[in-house]
Amino acid sequence: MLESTARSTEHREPAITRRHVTAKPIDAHEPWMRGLHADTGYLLYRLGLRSGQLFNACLQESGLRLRHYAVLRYLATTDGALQRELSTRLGYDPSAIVGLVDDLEKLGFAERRPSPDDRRSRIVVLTESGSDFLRDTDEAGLRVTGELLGPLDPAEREALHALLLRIAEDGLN
Amino acid sequence: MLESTARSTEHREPAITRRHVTAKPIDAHEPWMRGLHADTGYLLYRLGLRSGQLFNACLQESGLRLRHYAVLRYLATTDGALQRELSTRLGYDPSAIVGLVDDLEKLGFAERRPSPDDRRSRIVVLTESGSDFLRDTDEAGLRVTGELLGPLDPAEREALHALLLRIAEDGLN
DNA sequence: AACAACTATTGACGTCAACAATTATTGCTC
DNA sequence: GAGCAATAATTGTTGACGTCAATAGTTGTT
Repeated sequence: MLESTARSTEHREPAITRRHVTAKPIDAHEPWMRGLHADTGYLLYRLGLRSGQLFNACLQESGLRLRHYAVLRYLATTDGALQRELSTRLGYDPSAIVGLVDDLEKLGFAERRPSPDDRRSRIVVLTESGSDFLRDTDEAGLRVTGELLGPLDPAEREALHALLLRIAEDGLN
Repeated sequence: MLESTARSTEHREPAITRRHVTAKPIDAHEPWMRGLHADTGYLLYRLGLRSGQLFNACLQESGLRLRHYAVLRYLATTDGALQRELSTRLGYDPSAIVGLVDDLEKLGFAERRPSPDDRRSRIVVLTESGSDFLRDTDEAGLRVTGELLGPLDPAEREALHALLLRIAEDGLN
């Protein structure tokens, strides 16, 4: 149990009991929301789920899912990547990459090419139609994001994006 | 994700022989990262996954997961809720609520009580030990959030939280 | 030549979320 | 007041997903 709450001394915070989160200038309009979404981490989790669902729903008509889209976008940035690279960079298991690239190849969006210097590796490249698809769905992606970030004005969206990017810099990937 | 540092079996010796692997620290300002995380929705998705994993890892020792924690926190705010209410408010399927409340009941953190006015409904209430557990894990949750939001200073965290809350208000939930 | 490490791949196992179907109960309606 | 749609909780199923183990082919080392 957590009774021994891992009292590991964190390098920050002078360990004064300020657990009951001090003044919250956040105006949660509904009472239950204050309690539920008081924690930013949990908020991120919930919003991430919702965002993923929206994206998946948007990609559904094309037969792909968010993970395929991630692979495509990565390929678009590097123009040729080893599967191992996709695995480490995107955070998916190598076995997952196999299926994803299979699907993309089946749709003609990507190709596996033999590596000239190492016959173990396969270089995955984005095809023309894959690039077209990416361009087409980019608009849909923006639409989804717009829907998600509905109540925010452009400046706020920019600020949010910057903040999230700062976090992503740190630990993600 | 993130290779997960195979902590299960010891026979996986960490070989440090790097070949042409680009194992340098990832910087969000690299072009591929810009391409990948250019979309706020996708960024939210990735960060949400990471946040959920951190929370789950933190709760793991207590046998609970993030969803259980969400139920507990909601119960703490309303002091008695129908399962249907938990479903709609937390966004989980009614069938999921069943298992979650089962687990919480098994641990003594919550109780199902018959509703006096509607024999179909069950009122789920937080028990004393459930309340204690919440108080104990609150600190751990803040620690996780702190870790997640590492590169942000307090003002920025506050701003991020406010922005996310605005989004959460809007959509489902 | 023998051996360790690496890449891609397959398969097994457990988890989790979304959907359909079932049971018990309620409220409406004719 | 008997039938009937709607609702609350539950069960079962299916598909996606992550993790791990194992294998075949390949590379570099000694």
